[in-house]
Amino acid sequence: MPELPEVETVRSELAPWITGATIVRARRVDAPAGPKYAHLSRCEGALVRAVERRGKFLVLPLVGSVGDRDELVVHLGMTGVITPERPDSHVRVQLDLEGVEPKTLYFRDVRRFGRFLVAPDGDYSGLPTLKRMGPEPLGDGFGIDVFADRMRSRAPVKSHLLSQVPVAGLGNIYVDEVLWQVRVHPQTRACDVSRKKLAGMRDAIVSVLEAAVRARGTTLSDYRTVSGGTGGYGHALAAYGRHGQPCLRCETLLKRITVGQRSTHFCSRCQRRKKATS
DNA sequence: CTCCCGTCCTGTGGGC
DNA sequence: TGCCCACAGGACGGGA
Repeated sequence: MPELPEVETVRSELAPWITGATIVRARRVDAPAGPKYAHLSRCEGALVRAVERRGKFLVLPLVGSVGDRDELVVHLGMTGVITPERPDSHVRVQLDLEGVEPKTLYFRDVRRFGRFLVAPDGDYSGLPTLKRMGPEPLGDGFGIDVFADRMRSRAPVKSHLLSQVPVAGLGNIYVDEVLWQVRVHPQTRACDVSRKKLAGMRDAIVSVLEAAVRARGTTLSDYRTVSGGTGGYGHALAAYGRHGQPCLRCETLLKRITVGQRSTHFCSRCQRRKKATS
């Protein structure tokens, strides 16, 4: 569930804590060796130069590591939490730090969907989504021309937005919110959305994510900030989880369907499916 | 290459 | 009341 606003909140709390820290030891705990924890030992002895974010990935550039362009890449998956307080269970990684306080960082991940790995020389070959990721919605480079170009796909608009290719950072919750905002049916083919609608969609992506970042994200169940806090955007949700409740625009009861194996919430009156022509 | 679907994983909660 | 199973979902890889 952590999407851009949740990951950005974690990033902003993590940065002042561990920027400048040296990683003395990186230990896998109750987690199998494998691609999700690849090359973890390479970060031992390295200094954390910054805490950045690409979409839903945290990216920590390292210096003084085996390779000077190594990056520590973290994805919270569904249930990943980074905390200085030792969790009572489901710890996957323990980092021992030097030069900062507190000196220990824990990665807890109940469902094991998360990743915590080192990308040697910043090579994302084992991370295809990161490699193909679209522009940051809250940065420069998310213009309508780039967005429209990246939206050329015959896949349902919802599925395509979830692919991270048109824009970075959207997940199931905020995609439903954006599509409700701009009144686009989630099963419309991405390439069938008009340029005008795409312009509105681009603006809605920015405004929804900005508001959610301000609220420090949405907490549905597991998500917690580094300091243990919860996000406040849940009260602002107009579509996600509101099936059976009245649309905030037209009072029609919202529906829940499945699109691309994902639960999808929308208003069948406001969000009309574009009729196939032929 | 593109698109679709299965898989991973485990706690929760809804239904009987 | 208690048990069981379906569900939640991001990324990835395999198959068509």
